[in-house]
Amino acid sequence: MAKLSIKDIAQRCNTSITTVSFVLNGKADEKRISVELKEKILKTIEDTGYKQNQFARGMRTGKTNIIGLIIEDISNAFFSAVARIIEEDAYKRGYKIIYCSTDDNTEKTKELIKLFVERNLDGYIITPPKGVEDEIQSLIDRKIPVVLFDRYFPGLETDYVVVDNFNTSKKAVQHLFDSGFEHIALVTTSSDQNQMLERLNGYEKTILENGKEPKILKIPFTCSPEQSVKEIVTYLKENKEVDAIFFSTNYLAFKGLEAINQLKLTIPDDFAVVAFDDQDFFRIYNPSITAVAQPVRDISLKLIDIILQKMNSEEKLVEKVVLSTNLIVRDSSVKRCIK
Amino acid sequence: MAKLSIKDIAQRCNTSITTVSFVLNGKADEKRISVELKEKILKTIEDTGYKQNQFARGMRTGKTNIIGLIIEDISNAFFSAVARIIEEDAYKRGYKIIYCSTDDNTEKTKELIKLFVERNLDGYIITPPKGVEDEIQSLIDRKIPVVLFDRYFPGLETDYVVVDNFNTSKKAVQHLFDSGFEHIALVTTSSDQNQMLERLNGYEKTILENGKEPKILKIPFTCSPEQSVKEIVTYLKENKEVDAIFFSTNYLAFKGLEAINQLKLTIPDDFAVVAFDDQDFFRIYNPSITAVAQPVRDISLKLIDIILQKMNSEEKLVEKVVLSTNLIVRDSSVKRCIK
DNA sequence: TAGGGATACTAAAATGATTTAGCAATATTA
DNA sequence: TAATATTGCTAAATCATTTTAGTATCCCTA
Repeated sequence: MAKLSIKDIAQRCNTSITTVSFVLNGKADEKRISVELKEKILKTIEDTGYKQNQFARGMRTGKTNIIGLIIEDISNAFFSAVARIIEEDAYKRGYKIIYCSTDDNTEKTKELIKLFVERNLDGYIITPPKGVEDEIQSLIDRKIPVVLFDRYFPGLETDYVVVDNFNTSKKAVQHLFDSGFEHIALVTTSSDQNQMLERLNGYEKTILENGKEPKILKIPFTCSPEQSVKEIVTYLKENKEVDAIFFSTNYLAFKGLEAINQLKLTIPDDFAVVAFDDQDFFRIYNPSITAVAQPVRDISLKLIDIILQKMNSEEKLVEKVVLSTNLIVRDSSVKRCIK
Repeated sequence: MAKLSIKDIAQRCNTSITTVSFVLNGKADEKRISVELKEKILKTIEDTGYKQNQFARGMRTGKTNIIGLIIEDISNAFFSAVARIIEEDAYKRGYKIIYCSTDDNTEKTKELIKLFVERNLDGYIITPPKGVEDEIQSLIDRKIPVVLFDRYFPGLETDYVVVDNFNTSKKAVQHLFDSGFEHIALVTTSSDQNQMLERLNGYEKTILENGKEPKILKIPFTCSPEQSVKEIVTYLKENKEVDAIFFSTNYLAFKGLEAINQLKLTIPDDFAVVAFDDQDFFRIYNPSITAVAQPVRDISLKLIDIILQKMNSEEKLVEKVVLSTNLIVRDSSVKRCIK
């Protein structure tokens, strides 16, 4: 069974390629194709199982129906959860997803964007590392739909979906104060991406509002897992007064728990702990870990909504979405009643 | 700046489209293009930043340089780790990955395969749910490269990469006996996929070899998280003699830990625990959880190797790879010395 | 010096769709 | 009844590439 082309369908129906094409593209009415002929063509397509050749189609229309998902790390629970929902929803609407991880590496990301653009993807969902402003701007200039998430570039007029990092931090840190902890440290990355800065600012503001001194440990993204744990261990040894820690990412919270284990200290007696990004792990851990839950589902659906809307209309309105988070208080941030 | 085509390059070099195409496809020598002309063309391409149009190319060659990754669930730590490595390696070699999750749903998977085939992907890496034998066979018949992983169909002559589930189970269960536990239960899915059956068989064999009775709890994949936990709780209440549990998947181990927490029981005093699939979580948990580590990196690289080799050669040899696993003994499966 | 072979290149077909411009037949209006 | 509008359809250009089947030129040899 050789592959069927539109020509074969036309021949079987004693009509022209043009007419079949019109029917295929839902332009039968607009182009005044008679109902009988339309039905006949549709039936033939159904019977033969004919499928349009996507290359030929893409060649004319320049459309692929593929969205590029360029995220920091597909193996991170937060990003893979988002990827999962985006993928699912995109498929339902007839789009496919090509994905890749940036490792938050600027050069890698630039290359990936170039690679994807060569492939004529229809739209991009990106968690940009720093330094790719020009590439993003160039996409926008070329009228290629883009939406950023998790972070954005304040100087760039782009669509994005983020959470309210500043107030989330405030809420988390204030909760620790309210629970009776006094010397609250922040463990964060040394990244100067805006979401990280906002988490940092929220922390500092709350610390100062409570008349305390900020205590911050920054760990580079490139730091190896072992080294990260070591740094936290060292920091905690050298700052004995610290009685609570706010981790600005889920993976740093992991490292922190390892560090506390290594020190043979306990939560929340020695340290209270709050993490950014909730996940099953934190609920099951002993003690359960207080965390800030990002609205993964809302973020994902909003991303798809925006990108599809941009892909299917000429309108140039820019949508900036800031979602709020949910502090889930668990055992790790509440002082135990010593009986 | 309008988009450049091969025609523009040809004009700038005062040569033909054909010649440029030969140079582009590395056939310059074969087709006896003079070195000077070749250099000139290459330089022009470099200078102008010309890129081949992938549609037109795909239309002629039928090649997309895209591999379809069809896995059970991208948000599962094991699969996302594999996806991460595959993606990374594929990019390095000039291939892109389109992915999707099957949810282990037969109908969904069939649709996905159909969808991908319409897009003319060059190859497929699949964790098949049951019931898609015909679709896989049809890919093979059409000479489309496929490699399965995590599981396979014994009746089908396909390439695959799996771990030695039977002996892994044996090793895990025997370890529990060796550590002094006597009534070892298995918590597994009710799936009859071959990897699950082998894990089950390995368990039963070892139990019988040690002169004991198998105790098995099966939980359907479709069971909700809450319900799963409830089932385990009930089972443990009704089988008081059980002193150790082997979980056949990582997510079941999660449920099991939750169940044990709910029962306010402790590991390993009340139950020893061993899980299938290692992850950070198990190392950090209190107590740390003994787990069987699949060689994620080896699995991923082998998958890419096989699929690329099949994509780039006519040879029909079928590669069946069975990798061994690594039992990582941690606190959850070793009796404490009561001092 | 005719014929063969190597060298360096190219014209044109083919791939499978979309879309513009337009044609023929019929219906409607002035 | 002639002009115009509507209906229903199609020929052919176009998209950017690969690849087949050449051609023209030069060199060598018998």
